Amino acid sequence: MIDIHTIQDVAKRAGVSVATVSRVLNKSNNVKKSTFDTVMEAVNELGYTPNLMGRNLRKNETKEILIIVPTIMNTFLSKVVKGIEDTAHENGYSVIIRNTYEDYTIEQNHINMVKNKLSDGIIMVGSTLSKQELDEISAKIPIVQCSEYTIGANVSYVTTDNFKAAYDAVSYLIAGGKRRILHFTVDNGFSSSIARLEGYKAALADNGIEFDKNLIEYGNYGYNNAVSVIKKREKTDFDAVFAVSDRMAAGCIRALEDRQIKVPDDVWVIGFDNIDISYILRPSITSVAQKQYEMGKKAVQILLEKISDNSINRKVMLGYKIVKRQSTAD
Amino acid sequence: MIDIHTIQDVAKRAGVSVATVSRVLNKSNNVKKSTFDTVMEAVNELGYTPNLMGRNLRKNETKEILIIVPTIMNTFLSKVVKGIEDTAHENGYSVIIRNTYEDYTIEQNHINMVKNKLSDGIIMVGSTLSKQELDEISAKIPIVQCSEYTIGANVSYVTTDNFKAAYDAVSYLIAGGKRRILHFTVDNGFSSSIARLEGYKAALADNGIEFDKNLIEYGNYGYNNAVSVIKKREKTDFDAVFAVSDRMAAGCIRALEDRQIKVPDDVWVIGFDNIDISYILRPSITSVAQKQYEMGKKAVQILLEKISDNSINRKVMLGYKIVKRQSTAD
DNA sequence: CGATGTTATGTAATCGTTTACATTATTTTC
DNA sequence: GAAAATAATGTAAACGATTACATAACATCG
Repeated sequence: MIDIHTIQDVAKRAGVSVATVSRVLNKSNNVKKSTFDTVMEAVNELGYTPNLMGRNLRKNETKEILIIVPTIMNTFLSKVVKGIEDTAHENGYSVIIRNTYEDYTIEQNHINMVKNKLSDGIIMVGSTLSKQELDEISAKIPIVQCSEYTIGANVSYVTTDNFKAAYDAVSYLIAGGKRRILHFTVDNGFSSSIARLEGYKAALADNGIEFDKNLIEYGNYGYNNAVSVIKKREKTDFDAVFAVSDRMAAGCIRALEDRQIKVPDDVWVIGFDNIDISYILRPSITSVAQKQYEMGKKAVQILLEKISDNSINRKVMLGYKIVKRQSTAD
Repeated sequence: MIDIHTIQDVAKRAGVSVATVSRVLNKSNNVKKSTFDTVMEAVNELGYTPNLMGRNLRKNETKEILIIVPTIMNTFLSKVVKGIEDTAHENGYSVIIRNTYEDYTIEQNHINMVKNKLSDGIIMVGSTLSKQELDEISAKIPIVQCSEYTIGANVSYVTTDNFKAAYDAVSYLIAGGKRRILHFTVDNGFSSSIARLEGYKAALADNGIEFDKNLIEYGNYGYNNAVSVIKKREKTDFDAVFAVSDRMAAGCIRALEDRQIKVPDDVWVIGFDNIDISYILRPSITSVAQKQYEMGKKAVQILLEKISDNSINRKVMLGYKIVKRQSTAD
């Protein structure tokens, strides 16, 4: 730590006051060219870099945005994060990421970073908090939900129009002549699951197909779980599957294969998120692609607005695209 | 921001001095039970949480560990990160993650977080910095390299014994009767690539097989790239492949399939990292599994030691395990 | 009961910045 | 060339915590 200097050291070396050094560093206009140069020389010679604890304390801002995610092991997220980072940097903000592993206490701790003045605002992907808690927190600190949001809460969010995406995905299956469409989802109460189920139902209804609750199957988002759920399922009385994740779609295809059912010849399968396995696997998997980069970008824009005025709340739904591959023979 | 309070507010409300509040908050022993209670009551009523900028500035420590990664979109990393987080938390530290996207300037900025007193030390996975730069930085701030390290630099690291792992993987192929083993690697000068190539060569030599430089093929770590590289390769004069990533192994298998070459009947394939696609794909892929969680854990242990005495440097190599699957018919 | 030791609290300096305000240097104006 | 206006710099007070030191309250002891 020998050569970590303070603004005092720079001031002394440049033969000016700390105020002048500060003005130079903050590009204040009222400083003579020659003193500017002297100060910068001292800064460079010492390799001085300001102590942000001091600065942030004084300025009462950190120029940091916190991203809270359940886990970074989520291929879907990486592009969202990139969108957040790029947009944040453009606006002079840094970004830090923290995992919750869906643990309530960990999530609370992360949120406290803003109360503790270590960060100016939060972009949160999924949350274990209740509507009430979220309302309360959002009233106090700038927070934007991303991808998943808490239904009914008075909190800004940006997400995909999951209802419409599901509606289109299922309509596409129906257009392919499918009538018995299994909806493979997760019973977690997430906004996305709920909206997709609704979209599924609406598409059926609009095409005169009666909803059959036996055609709803539940798993978690994982691959192995999907394999075993579909293997265990009593009847294979469906001609298409609409899964809420690509991993689930992949597991489903594997399980069907084991049961001598061919995809897409016998059953069409469509997944969600368009992650890498959807094009790596054979058959490759038709999937609903979300606009992840744009989602991250939008989240930052909303957050920055909230950082300057936290009373503003915005709710944004983004588009999507169905990427057709082998699992639906079109 | 209405009800974000300072220690002053708590002191006033509890009718004591700020020093006493601070003592309560820091569990100093010299405080009467009754005042302790009064203060805590005030803390709770106000929902007070300390301003860490103030605290950190005064204490000159942050209790934060920074993880710098090329990108979080790396399935290999997630378990490393979990290991880091768990161990950090056990020791009263928080963890924040930042991406570099292998951009030199971004990396520099991240490293400055420690100089800027926003973090106490760094765990770095991969780096674009030169040996000299790294030496210089490591002399000043606590830093541990994880997974990849810079050869010859005087910097602590923890990694897998890639030489031995490669040696074992190739020996396993040889034991399966294979003699013409393609080494599918990345020409990036990373410590892992170099060690694995050396291990490959050593295994050949120890089994009396002459090294043939035409059996080295280069790609990047990705899937699509691997497919096209192997498709374009003139000769398929090999009976086994040792790839330095599972994605490369997967791409290789797909390309061979397209050329009517069967895995594992004609060619055995072994990958590295044991990521999810290695068991999701058919044929499933034999892969070298690293001890990621332990790697993260060890990295924190070394880092904490360095935070208290930065002159200590430790270099640790961890074990691994070959997970056998369908791509090598054993 | 007064001296002494111990425990509990308060006062004020400090961490490294920024910035309002005061002051000095320089330029403009007549 | 003096007065007025402007530009450049310095001084010192914040920001919100911790903590060395001073002091007050209480207990112990002969």
